[in-house]
Amino acid sequence: MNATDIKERLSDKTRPVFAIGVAADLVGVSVHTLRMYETEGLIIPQRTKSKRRLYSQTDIERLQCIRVMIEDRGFNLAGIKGMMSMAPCWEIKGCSEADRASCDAYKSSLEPCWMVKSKSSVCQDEVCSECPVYRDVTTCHNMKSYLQEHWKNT
Amino acid sequence: MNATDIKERLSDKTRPVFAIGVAADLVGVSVHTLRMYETEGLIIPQRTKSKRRLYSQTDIERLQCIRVMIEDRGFNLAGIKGMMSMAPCWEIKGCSEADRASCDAYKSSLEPCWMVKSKSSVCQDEVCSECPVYRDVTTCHNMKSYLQEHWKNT
DNA sequence: TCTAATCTATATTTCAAAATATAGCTTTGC
DNA sequence: GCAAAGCTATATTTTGAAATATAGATTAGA
Repeated sequence: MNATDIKERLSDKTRPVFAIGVAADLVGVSVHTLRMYETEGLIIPQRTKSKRRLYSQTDIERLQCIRVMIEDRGFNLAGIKGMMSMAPCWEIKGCSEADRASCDAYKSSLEPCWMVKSKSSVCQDEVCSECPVYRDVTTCHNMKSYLQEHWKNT
Repeated sequence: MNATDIKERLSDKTRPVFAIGVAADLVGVSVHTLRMYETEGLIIPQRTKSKRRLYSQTDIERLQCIRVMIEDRGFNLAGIKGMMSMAPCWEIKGCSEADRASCDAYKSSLEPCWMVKSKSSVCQDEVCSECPVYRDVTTCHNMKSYLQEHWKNT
């Protein structure tokens, strides 16, 4: 691996590099809190072979966004989860009518799509943590501005 | 007023008829709780000349929806408010680019548009409690299904 | 090798949002 | 006329979500 490769790796914000302890420090919460956010479906850290969590730079940013929602705006975890469940996945993924009809994520608003088991073939084999629905639509200001941007283009 | 008129009035679900005590009984909460929801911006009851609150049938349904969010889904008031702030008012009202540029409700996602002071001329003299943004987009299942319905038609 | 960090799972504690209560005043309606 | 209900405003209490702690096992890395 040459110097250019290394530079590229370092600048890849989606590369999982932080152990949970480091991530907790960066975000300013306890490791338990990070595990709780994961249980609630707010964040999907990568895992090592031995099931240890690894967080990327974008994960850290997502977590900071979650903290803003909690500390500045007074949301609880259920509210953040509910907000995330509003992401217009069917539009982002371009689901057909048939796709929608066979997708629990489309039909229910109780969970973000990445927590839903029975999905259409569109997402069946997708790695949710790499999906734009999960990636691009967070909760700080992004969700509303996403709707605004998207509607401009329809 | 004839029998037909009376029938019509009784079937008008938007007519404010319930005093706060009655509304509280119907919804199963205290009068103070209803006042709190109003302070938080979740509900806009009509007022009599002497500033007493009056709730309509649709208000009661809105409040029941709020209770579902709290009891069944674990939201707090900030979360419900945040959810309501996601309503795509600019689309519902058909705001132009200029309208959007001059509207704090479009630019911020911290409050539902009906709580925002400085709005574009589109909403300037509107009675928010009669506006479809407030009326049609509640929080139970409506918000997501609204987005789904709306996108179908664009 | 061996300690520190991580894992899952569960139990306990904390603290602030939500509910309740109080006060002083006004309005409604019997 | 007057009791009941409503109003605003503030203070106090409650309660469950979120954080902390504990236990027992595994893994990473010096």
